[in-house]
Amino acid sequence: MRIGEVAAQAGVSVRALRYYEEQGLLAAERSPSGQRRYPPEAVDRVRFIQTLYAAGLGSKAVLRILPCMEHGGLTDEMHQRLLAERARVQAQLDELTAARDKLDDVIRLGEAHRAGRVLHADGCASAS
Amino acid sequence: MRIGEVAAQAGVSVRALRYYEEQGLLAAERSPSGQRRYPPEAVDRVRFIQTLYAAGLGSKAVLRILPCMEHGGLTDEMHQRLLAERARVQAQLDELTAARDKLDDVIRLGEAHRAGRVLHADGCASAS
DNA sequence: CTAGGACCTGACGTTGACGTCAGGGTCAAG
DNA sequence: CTTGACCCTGACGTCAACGTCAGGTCCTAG
Repeated sequence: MRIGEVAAQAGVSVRALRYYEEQGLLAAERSPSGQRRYPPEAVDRVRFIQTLYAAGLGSKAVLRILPCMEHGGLTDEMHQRLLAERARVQAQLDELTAARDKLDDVIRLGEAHRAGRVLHADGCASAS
Repeated sequence: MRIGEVAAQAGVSVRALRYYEEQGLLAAERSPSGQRRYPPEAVDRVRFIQTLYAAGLGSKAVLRILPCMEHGGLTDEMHQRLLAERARVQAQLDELTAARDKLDDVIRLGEAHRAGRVLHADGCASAS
């Protein structure tokens, strides 16, 4: 596949794919004329990269994790890294959940207020 | 309170507080000599700002949400914004959860492999 | 009165994940 | 053979949330 096709199927920009290559995340064969040629699995790989990026991992972290996908075998070090990254993701999840709950509090308070300005709970951090 | 005290109690840098003021997120009185004076509630406000930032909201989004905390009253527009931001946070949560689960898959596959290289499941996106 | 912390205002530096523009090959179709 | 879509390599631009440095002020303790 050529770069435009991969980009389209993976839902990213062509620039992003070249950037991934630059970062060592995505290798590509070259046609005699110098154009990149990707195997079909590249699409899945790109999607996975996107998932990791979406999880807040930097390209170095992704770079450290990707080799784990290549084959089934994990070194001790890889295993540790995976666990560490998982912990990071989980921590982010916790923070996000807390934020969502806080937003819910604000929303509920607002709705209660509109419904008849009756409830005056303590969910809102510090009322004057 | 002076800026250093607020920063210490809220666990952020002095620079961050000045930045928040610059962005209109955190107002401050001024002493005659020009030094910022904060009311005690500022600490909570800063913590809330941090929570929203941690939730991946940009400063403009935070700026749109903060007025909702001031009083109990929400305009229709504020309510809509809150719901929209909540949706965004929830979407991020879903992505993060997916990422974590994928990491778990990789970890589990690796552990199984090490335990006796028996299982060869399909969780690993495209094995060569 | 003097030392040294804490504070002030600019203003430039940083990092990540690309966007975008310039200038120029490549390739299948008509 | 030429057009137009696609590709290439630099290389600079961007945006957010601050970090950091420079040069100067304030203020409290000894």
